[in-house]
Amino acid sequence: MFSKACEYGIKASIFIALNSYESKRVSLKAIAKEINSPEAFTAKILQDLVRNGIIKSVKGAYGGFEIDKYAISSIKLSQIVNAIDGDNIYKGCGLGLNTCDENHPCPVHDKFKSVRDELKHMLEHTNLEELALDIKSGVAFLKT
Amino acid sequence: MFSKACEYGIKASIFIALNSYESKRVSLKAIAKEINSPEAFTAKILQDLVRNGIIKSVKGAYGGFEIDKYAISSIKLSQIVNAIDGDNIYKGCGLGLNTCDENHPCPVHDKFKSVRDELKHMLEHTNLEELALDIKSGVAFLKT
DNA sequence: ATCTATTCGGATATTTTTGTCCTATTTGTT
DNA sequence: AACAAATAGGACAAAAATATCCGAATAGAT
Repeated sequence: MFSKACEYGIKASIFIALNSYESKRVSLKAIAKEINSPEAFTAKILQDLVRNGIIKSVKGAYGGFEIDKYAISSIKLSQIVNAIDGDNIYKGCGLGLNTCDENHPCPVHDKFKSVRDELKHMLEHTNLEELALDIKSGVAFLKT
Repeated sequence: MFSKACEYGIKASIFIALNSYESKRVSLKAIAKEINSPEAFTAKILQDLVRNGIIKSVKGAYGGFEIDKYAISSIKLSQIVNAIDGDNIYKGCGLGLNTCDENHPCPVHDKFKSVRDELKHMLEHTNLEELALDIKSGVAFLKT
């Protein structure tokens, strides 16, 4: 569904959010360990998220990654996915046609419509806070 | 959403079905042209579908690909997707966890559940015939 | 029998995604 | 000022997906 990069990006964002609630910055190393991802690759993805203004980074000693505590609940999953994978997942044609819309649909266009709309709606209405709270309360997990 | 291979596989199957209704075999060349796909790559995918018993091939002059006319309505999209991409799309975890289920869910498990279930349902309840008829009647298209 | 049109299948090439390595830069601490 | 702990970013490597090439096998037509 999502690229590996996107999976890592989402998980990393959740972990950063979790710590930002307690005003703790987290290092790349800690993130990679927590979400079970390759460190250097994760670094690239985090850079991407920083460039997109979704997370913030602080260089140097005692540096790391963080998210503005008061922004966490307004960051939508769709923003993260969009920053990393683009919008193809809920905009592109299911069969890869260049132009696929109501007027010139691919054979599965209508069938896919509801699935993609639901996905889009879910991504646009799920925020980082909800996800972080599920980790905090122990009902959801970031690895294994 | 799907791999390129899977997109080609679905489109090719539809085109073959369409012709099989008129008892016409179609060649690899004709298929690739019709669905706008690279010929040799498409050949590999068709071989895959043949091995999975979804389509049939006939070698030699006047050979080509076909689908048993009376099987077309019973071939589900899920069979094609499964043969090419496997079942990861509606079985695997949205965030790539090795184990992700009700007891040990990833943070987006519940949110994804309905999307994946709807996708699964759609794939398992959409058959080749419906799709082929939409092409035949001109309401849907295989390229551009 | 030979020719031709076709799929089959192995080897290879290209592109994209994923992953690694190393150096530069920044910033707090001593 | 020097050191240590971080992120930034460029170059490279490996793996996977996508794509190409070519000879072998098959089967109908002449």
